[in-house]
Amino acid sequence: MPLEKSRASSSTKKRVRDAEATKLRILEAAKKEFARNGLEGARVDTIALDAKANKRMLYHYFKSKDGLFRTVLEREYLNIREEETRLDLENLPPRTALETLVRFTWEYYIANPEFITLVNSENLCQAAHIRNSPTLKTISQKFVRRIQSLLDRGVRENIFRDGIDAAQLNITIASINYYYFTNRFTGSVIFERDFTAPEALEERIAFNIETICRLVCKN
Amino acid sequence: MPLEKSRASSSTKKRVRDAEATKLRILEAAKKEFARNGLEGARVDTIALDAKANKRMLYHYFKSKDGLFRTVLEREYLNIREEETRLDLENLPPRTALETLVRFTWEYYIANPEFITLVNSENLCQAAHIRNSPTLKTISQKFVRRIQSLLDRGVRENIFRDGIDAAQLNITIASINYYYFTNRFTGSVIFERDFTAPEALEERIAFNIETICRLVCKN
DNA sequence: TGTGTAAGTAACTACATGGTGCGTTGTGCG
DNA sequence: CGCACAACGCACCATGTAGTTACTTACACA
Repeated sequence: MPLEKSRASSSTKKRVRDAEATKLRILEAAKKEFARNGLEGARVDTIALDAKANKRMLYHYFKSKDGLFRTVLEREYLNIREEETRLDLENLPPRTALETLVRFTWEYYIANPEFITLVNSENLCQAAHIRNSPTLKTISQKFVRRIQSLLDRGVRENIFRDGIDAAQLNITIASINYYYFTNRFTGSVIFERDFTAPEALEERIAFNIETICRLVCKN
Repeated sequence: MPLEKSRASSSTKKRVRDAEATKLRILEAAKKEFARNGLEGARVDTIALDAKANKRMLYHYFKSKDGLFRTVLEREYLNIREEETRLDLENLPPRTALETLVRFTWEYYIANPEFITLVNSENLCQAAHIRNSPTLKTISQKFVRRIQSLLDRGVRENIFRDGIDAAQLNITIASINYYYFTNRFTGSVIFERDFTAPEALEERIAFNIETICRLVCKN
């Protein structure tokens, strides 16, 4: 946020003009619109309208539709990694830490359904927006290292199997949770059940925790 | 195909007009275009051009862009289920059958990368095109029943654990394979490896088979 | 209190889009 | 043969699209 300025409390004085607030409103509206309709399906006019901002401001702050998408996506990645960091896996017993991680992923997708659709859009265009993002690479490295050290700790304590690759495990944890949500509409047709019904959700998260524990834990 | 007609061998006489062939060319071009750019990103002009057909024919045969997408998608679902049926899982030992199924799913996604993107598009619009497809429901039921009977057989032979739900297992098998491919672009950035390198593919399919066997098999 | 600068607006443009009206031509069949 | 109909082609339309031009207005700071 290079434009950040020192400024008196916003409650004491009503601001008609507020660059930061406008930017945030645009980003929130963009997140919704991009998530709902995809990158190509999203309409900049809709975003501007929903953000109660002029379309010109959108181009002023983010250069282009793609620039806006890039910013939205990067913020979303930062957000999930940040929340993940707060899990404090380091101070939990390995098996509990693993379960916590799986459950966190699951609950994050429920609480942030936009994340999945945004990532899908980014993959449709072959990661064109984040391909060269050093920020993303840095936080991702940190993330993989954390899981690797959890695995190592579990092996030392003779609870986890040896030789499991942290990246593969991460991918698997993400996949069994992610797929269920991203394909919940075709899934509900194919399997003739409501994927978002509370019982269905309960059953699935239990199944997923079982899957990961059987993969990683001894016995 | 209600317009199917009896007709002499196409090799004996050059046909300038061939409705079936034109339809197929349109469907193939549409599959490519929809898979590459998504439903909203796809251009009907591009499809017509690539199919070497006039745009008018596209609307004549498929009514609308959405009608075309629906047809493409339904054909893709029929195709994967048909190939799956040919696996002859019934006559393999349970564990081999399970591994065969996982490997088939994996290889199908490699050979038919369009399938994944088309399904993603359909989920972006909340399965609007296939929601009321009785064909799809019928073949899906058959598919789930086949897996359930494989599970039952494995339990009877004391090789599989009891109480595993066929739908959950199906979802998990699909997810660990599907996710890897659909998110290979962002994945390659995040994990700093080429997801499509031969060694990476080898490693992943081995990991996936291990995951499923550990989930389903005893010991 | 005046002023430079950044926030904000409205009306526009150039063009691409999905979809059609209507005319032409090849062909299977009586 | 000749005719009815299906396959096909061209030119067009109304609308929606990302992006821009030229302008006004609020506010921080001197």
